[in-house]
Amino acid sequence: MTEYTNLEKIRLEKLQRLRREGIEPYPTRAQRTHTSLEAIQTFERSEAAGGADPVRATLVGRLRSMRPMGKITFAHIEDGYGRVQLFLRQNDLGEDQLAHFTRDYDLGDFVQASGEMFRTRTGEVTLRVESFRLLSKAITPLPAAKDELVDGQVVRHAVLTDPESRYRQRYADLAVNPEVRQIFQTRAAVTRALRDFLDSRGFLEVETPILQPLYGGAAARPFITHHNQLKQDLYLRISFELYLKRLLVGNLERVYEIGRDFRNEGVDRTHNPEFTMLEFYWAYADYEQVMALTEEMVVYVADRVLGRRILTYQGQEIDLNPPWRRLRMRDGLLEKTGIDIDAHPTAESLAQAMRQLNLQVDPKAPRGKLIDSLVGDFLEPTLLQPTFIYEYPRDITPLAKSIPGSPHLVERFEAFMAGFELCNAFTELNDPLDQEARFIEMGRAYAADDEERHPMDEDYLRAMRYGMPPNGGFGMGIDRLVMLFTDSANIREVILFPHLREREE
RNA sequence: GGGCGCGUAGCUCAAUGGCAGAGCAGUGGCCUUUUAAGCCAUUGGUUGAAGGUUCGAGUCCUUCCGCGCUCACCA
Repeated sequence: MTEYTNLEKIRLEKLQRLRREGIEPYPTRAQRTHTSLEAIQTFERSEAAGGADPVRATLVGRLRSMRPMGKITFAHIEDGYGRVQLFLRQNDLGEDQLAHFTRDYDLGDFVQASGEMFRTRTGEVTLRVESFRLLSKAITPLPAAKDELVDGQVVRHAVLTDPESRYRQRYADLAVNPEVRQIFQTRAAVTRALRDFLDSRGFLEVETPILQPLYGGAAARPFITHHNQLKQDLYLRISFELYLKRLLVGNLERVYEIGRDFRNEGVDRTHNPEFTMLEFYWAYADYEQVMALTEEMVVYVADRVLGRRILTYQGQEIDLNPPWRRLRMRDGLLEKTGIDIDAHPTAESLAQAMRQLNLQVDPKAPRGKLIDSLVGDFLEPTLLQPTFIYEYPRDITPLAKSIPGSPHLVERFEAFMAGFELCNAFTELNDPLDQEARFIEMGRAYAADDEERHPMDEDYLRAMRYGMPPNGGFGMGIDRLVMLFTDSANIREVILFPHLREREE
């Protein structure tokens, strides 16, 4: 049983009264001739042309302000394109209708109003209302706010700022905070630009299974679910990689997918349990070509979405203009830690060098994991400007191709900026025998019950045995790119309904 | 999971251990060109939950719930 607040009870009483008076508070249909923006622009054009033709309009939107002043009332309605002012006058509407509006309508209600556009004395383009009707009654009031003049400065009192309320009731957040709506418009523009970029370069957008009998393509714990009829456990994918590369075997030369990945890991300001990934695979290319395409793609998106290549992220300027800095992992670590990883070919030797720097070292960690932790601790946080770190240890990268002549290194890069990882790419391993050996290697490096180990994917190996063209592959977290483009400190700001712990009501 | 912090009216926030308050919103008035107007009056609370200390708890203690930051974890 719904518990109503006092404010809601008052609105419910209004709603009941309207019904008794024969006014349907939730009518089935609405009419509209212009959006708020179109009405204002149409009027301004007419005005510029001499104003001979009156602009008549029927507008819809949510009632966001109301200023009753005796026999006239000003109000603003807001639709998806902005706000427009309504002017209601007793002379035009009659006493009863005006009283009906000011008494029975509440902030938050959706209304429809018809009349003629004009400009008020203070210069605002406004609809002079001749008739209006209710489109949808709001029972729960939206958070209220007010601009106040203090010492000549407009102080905007916060509307809805509590992060928990904003995320749990994103609808209210969106309704009252236009900058939140803007984030998701930017987000859509980013994915649109990415698709345009890849489409124009001959990449085919595909969709591969989210429910997978085996997970793979990344090192992460999966979510497990179950198919009842098949009596089979299934995993929510942690990456698209192994399916997309199967498509290269099928002679689809350039493929990409934008979709959701699921990882059963910790949640923090750059990690959500489900997040949006872009992966592409490009036959006959290597990771250096992918690197060049990455710069080109990110700059293309910035040009399209923001119209500029220098971003401000959390007070830091980030210059996306290519070429981005290229830093061999070995050189970067040598500079930041003084440790030359090439001088430590074994985990034991590297661990000892790390202990000399007073670092905590997991005694069971393989060499690649130790290197990865050095990168995470010493390199990643310092990389504010876009930087490609390249040449990764082979043992943490089981799907990448070795560098010719350097059996312990693979052709892999990650791009970092603003102190976090943006994307990850490599020249993909296409040698089925090497791939099988890598799976076995990984199986040894991780305990059998470690869900992060890469399971042996026999079907993937079979696909590869049919012959996979040499190719370069790429993966990027879209949420993080959107964070950069919207100057958002937390991934939850760019996900409409981020995961929060369930709360008993 | 550890550490630190927060949770008070619909929203944003106050309140030395001593009468739970303000602004906005709401409600009732006045007001025919306002700018989330102005003026007058006024309603609204299980202070996240449960226990404890105390003459007295929003405040101190314990446990629990939720959120934030952070560390750990994590491609």
